[in-house]
Amino acid sequence: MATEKKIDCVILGLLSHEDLTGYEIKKRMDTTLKYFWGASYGSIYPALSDLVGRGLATKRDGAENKRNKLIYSITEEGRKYLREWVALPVEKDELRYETLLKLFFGKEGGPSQAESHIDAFQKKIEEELPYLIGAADTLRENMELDEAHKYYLLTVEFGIKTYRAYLEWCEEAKAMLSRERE
Amino acid sequence: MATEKKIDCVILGLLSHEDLTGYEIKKRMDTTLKYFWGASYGSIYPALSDLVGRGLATKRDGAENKRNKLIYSITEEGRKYLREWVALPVEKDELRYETLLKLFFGKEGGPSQAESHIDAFQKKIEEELPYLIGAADTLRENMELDEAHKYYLLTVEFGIKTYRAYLEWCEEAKAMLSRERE
DNA sequence: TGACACATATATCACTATGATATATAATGC
DNA sequence: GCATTATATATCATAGTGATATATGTGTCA
Repeated sequence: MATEKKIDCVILGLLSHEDLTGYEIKKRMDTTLKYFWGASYGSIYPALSDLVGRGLATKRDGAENKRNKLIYSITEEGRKYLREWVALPVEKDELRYETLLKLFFGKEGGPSQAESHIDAFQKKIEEELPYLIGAADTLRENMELDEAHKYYLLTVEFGIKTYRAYLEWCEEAKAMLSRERE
Repeated sequence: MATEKKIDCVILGLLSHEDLTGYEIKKRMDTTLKYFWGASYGSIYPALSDLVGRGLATKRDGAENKRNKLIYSITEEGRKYLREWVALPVEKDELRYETLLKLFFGKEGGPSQAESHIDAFQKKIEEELPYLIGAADTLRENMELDEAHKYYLLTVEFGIKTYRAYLEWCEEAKAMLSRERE
C-alpha cells in the first residue's frame, strides 16, 4: 500500500464528496485543486476505468441526456482505500517553478530579461490572488454547511499566505536587480 | 524551439557554469536546485548522450583516475540554445504538495491526523530553512566573485520568503484546527 | 432558423520524467 | 584488513503530460 498512484487518490478524494464524470473531475483539478495539484485527461480517464475494475468506484450511465456521459461513484472499498492513504505520511512535496529556473540561469539573459520574467510571474499571481481571497470568504461564510469546508479553507489560506509572500519577493527582487544595474 | 525538454535546459544551464559529470549534475539537483527543480538519473544520463549527439555538449574521459568518469562540457551551440530558452516566456510554474492534497481531504482522517501532517511539514521546513539562510549569507558575502551569484541569491531569497510564510501558516492552521476541535 | 462559437464529454497516444535497481570502483573509518 | 559510504554510469517499468481526435449540447445574434 506504499506505492499508490496519486491520480487514484485524488479521484477517490473528489468522488468521496460527490458523484462526478471524468470531465467534471478535470474541471475540479483546473479550478479548486490547481493551486497545489494537477491532472490531465490522459491520466483521469484510464484511472477511472481502472478504479472500477478494482472495485473502488462504480460507473453508471447518465442517461438523462443524449451525451455519452458516464457518472462515477466511490464504493465502500474505495472509501477505505482513501482513508488509508490519507493516514499515511506524506511522501513528497514538490515545487517546480520554471520562473525560478530561468532566474537561476539569469546571467545568460541579463538583469532586464530577469526582471521581465519576474513581472510576468507577479502579474499571474496578482490575477489569481483575488480568486483565492474570494474562495476563503465564501468558505468562512459557509463553515457549518459541510465539515469538509474547514479543510478546504486551510489549503486556500496556504495559497493566500504564499501568494502574498511571492508578491513581496517580486518587489524586492526587482529592486535588487535595478540597484545592481546602476 | 517551443517544446524544449526541460532536462536539456537545466543540464545546459549547469554546464554553462562548469564542466560536470552526470553524477555531479545529480548532486547539484539534489542540493542547490532542489528547492525549485528536480531531476533523476533516469533523465540525466540519456539527456547527456542526446546533447552530445546534437552537438550541444561534448564528452571527454576523466582519465585521471580509474573510475568510469565522463566529464561533459557545453559547446557554443549549447550556449546559444540555452540563451534562447532563457529568453522565452515561462510556460509553467507548478506546485505539487501532497501535504495540501491530504489536508484537502482531511475530513477522512479528522483534525488530529490533519494536525500531524502539518507538524511533519513544519518540521521539514524548519530543518531546511537554516541551509537557505546560510546559502544567502555566503552568496551576499561573495557577490562580486561571480556575476551569477546575484541570480542565485534571488532564488534563495524566494525560498526563504516562502518558507517563512509556510511556517506562519503552519501555526495558524494548527490553531484553527484545535479551536474547531473544542 | 440557420450558422457559428463555445462548453461538455470521452478517449487515445507519443513522449517526458520518475524511482528503483543493477553494477562497479574509490575513499573513509575503525 | 574489512565494512561502510561515496562516487559513478546505466537501464527499465511505470506514471503522468499535453496534444489531438471525435462528437454532441447550448447560447446567441443576425
